[in-house]
Amino acid sequence: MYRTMTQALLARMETVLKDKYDTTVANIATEQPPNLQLGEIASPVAFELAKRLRKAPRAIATELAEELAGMPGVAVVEVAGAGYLNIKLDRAATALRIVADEHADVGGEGLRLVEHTSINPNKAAHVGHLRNAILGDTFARLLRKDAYKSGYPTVVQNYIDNTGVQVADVVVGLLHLEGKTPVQVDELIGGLIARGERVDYFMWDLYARVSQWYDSDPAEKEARKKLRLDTLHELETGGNEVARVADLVATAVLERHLETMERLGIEYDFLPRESEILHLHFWQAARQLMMERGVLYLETAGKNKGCWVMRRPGAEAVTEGEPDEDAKVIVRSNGTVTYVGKDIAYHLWKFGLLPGCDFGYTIFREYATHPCWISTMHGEEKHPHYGQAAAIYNVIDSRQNDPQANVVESLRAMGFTDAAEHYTHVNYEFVALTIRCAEDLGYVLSDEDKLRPYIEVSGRKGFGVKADDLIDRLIAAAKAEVDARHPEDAEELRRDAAEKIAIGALRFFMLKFTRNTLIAFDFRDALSFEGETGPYVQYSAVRAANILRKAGVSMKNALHGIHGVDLAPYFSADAGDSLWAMWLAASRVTTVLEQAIAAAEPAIVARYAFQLAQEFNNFYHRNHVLNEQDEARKKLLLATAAVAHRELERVLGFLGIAVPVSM
RNA sequence: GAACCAGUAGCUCAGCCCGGAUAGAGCAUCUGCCUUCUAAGCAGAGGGUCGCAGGUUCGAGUCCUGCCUGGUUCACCA
Repeated sequence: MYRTMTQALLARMETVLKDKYDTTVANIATEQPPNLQLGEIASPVAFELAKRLRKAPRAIATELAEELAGMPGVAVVEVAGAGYLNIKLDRAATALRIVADEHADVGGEGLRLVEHTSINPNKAAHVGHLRNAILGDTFARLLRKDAYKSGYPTVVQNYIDNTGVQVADVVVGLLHLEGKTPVQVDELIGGLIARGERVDYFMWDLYARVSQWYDSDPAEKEARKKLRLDTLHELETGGNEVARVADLVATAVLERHLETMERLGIEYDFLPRESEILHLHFWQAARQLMMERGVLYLETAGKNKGCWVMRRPGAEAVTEGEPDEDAKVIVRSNGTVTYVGKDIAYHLWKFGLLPGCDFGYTIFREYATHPCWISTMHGEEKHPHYGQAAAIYNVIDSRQNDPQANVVESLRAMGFTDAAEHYTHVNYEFVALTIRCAEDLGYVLSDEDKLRPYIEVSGRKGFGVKADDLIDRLIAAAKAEVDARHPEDAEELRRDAAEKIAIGALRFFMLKFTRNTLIAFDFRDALSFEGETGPYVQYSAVRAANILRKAGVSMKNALHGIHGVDLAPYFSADAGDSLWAMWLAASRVTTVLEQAIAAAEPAIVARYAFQLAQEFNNFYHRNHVLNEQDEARKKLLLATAAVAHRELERVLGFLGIAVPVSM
């Protein structure tokens, strides 16, 4: 509703500026004044015009105010300060429109392809992966169609690097460090699954051990490195026993990752795997295209002699005939393709720019509402077509800024400027451990480590908080709290509440920081349920629901109860301001969504959810709804609780957080 | 050496894109409030040279330049 009103005002201002001053202002600024006495919407536009029109800002604002007064929904327009234009809304009329859930739509045409999670399938997921998946999943929720908005067609992918060196490492661990035969590996993994033990946890330890083992014996070091490389090559080639073992491991670990993410309400549409990108020859098609378009060229001199290379983004022009020493190698002198090369091929596919190439598709998992497909060589006859995206969003941490920039640059250089412009690297700073947290987990830190601001999570060292461990701890903490507060509730209900609270706490924790803030993880902060947390917001929604329940009024009746009531008196004076603040906050959902989508910044939504909850708690303490003696005012208070509940639940929904029945 | 990110209250962070009204929040500390729709809450207090120095501007936490500090990245590895 706030968005609708702002849009109407902007449109009117543009017309007035054109008619009256024969001028236009690009992006007329509007903002919310610092307090309600000053109105709901303000614009400093007169300041900008002052210089251009050689006129005092206050005089311009006064003239504009006259033109804007009388607009539907506007009560008064005032000029304040040196020339602020303050618009005060007709609160009673606006409240009725809020109750009717009038709001601007969000959405558009063109497939949005969001890729996130993308954990190497060789070990358990950890806190860093949780930040990635929660960011990506939340962003997809902001984009896609739901009951509130028409949204964008949205597909969620989770890229699986099943033929990379990390998988090779655990295969080396199984076959050489442990000395198992492929058959014994089959039995081992089968046994783990049958006993309900976690394959990903087993691999976590093994991966750390192999990493140590490579360097543990100087005499063997070279031989072991060679073993690692040979294993990797067998993996990439495929069709051999080593590759079969690798696939077994990668698939078992992938299953575990999907289960972990499903605990948090995170689901995927498609799992493209590197093995298919290799074996379906995406790279060959991409290479052809890159050569045709003159992006890829053979270096004939200098340190990269014999390699096929590409200019780096922003590289300085080199003298004709001189080798570009700064160029990015795409094909090595031995003829093998680098990671960036494969990534370029994959991204051409995403935009539907790789002629004749597509994956085979088969169903890997069935969620309650949709299947999750996985890439395969020869898939099922009937399958969806992903790729062909109008815009893509890659959720990858900031350490990958450079490789991502290379991929974008290659698209641009090939002339696919539209694709390059619709390629968004949703980058974020990684999650590390505070020194205290690392010590609590029993990791041995060097003196040098202790001087650092944080300890980086490291799969090689086995340093990190595993995702499932964290979720388990959160559920246990929430369960203890629920048990203490509601011993009368059924066990099943308490369990359900504890899970929702735990997930709310975790998702909110990962979302409240903006993307470029490095999170130094500490259990004390993550396990907090007070203050700026998910449970605080959930609690507010539960309280709002309780009011309606105890009043014996349905949501619908509470909302419509204010029709025919003269609301104006209740929205005036100090008490009215504080009540109105709740309504105004609740009306800003669309504005917030649009900001968050434009900036690819879910934290904006999380922060708004918290503000909304704070506003509700203010209302809750200042107004006792059930004891209200004035029947007309009571109707308004009930509607206030209903609006608060509707918007809190809605916004939490965007964040992937559910509201428990009680807490 | 270069590129990018960060530096705001004791701690953790918003605000910076697009300059504007008294720089906000949570945690921690202190003081109050549970016989009321749930205290996972509310009210209040203390706490700030917005890293430093210049510049632009009527106006700078926000824009520009330089510097300092911390972090990340920059292989024919993957």
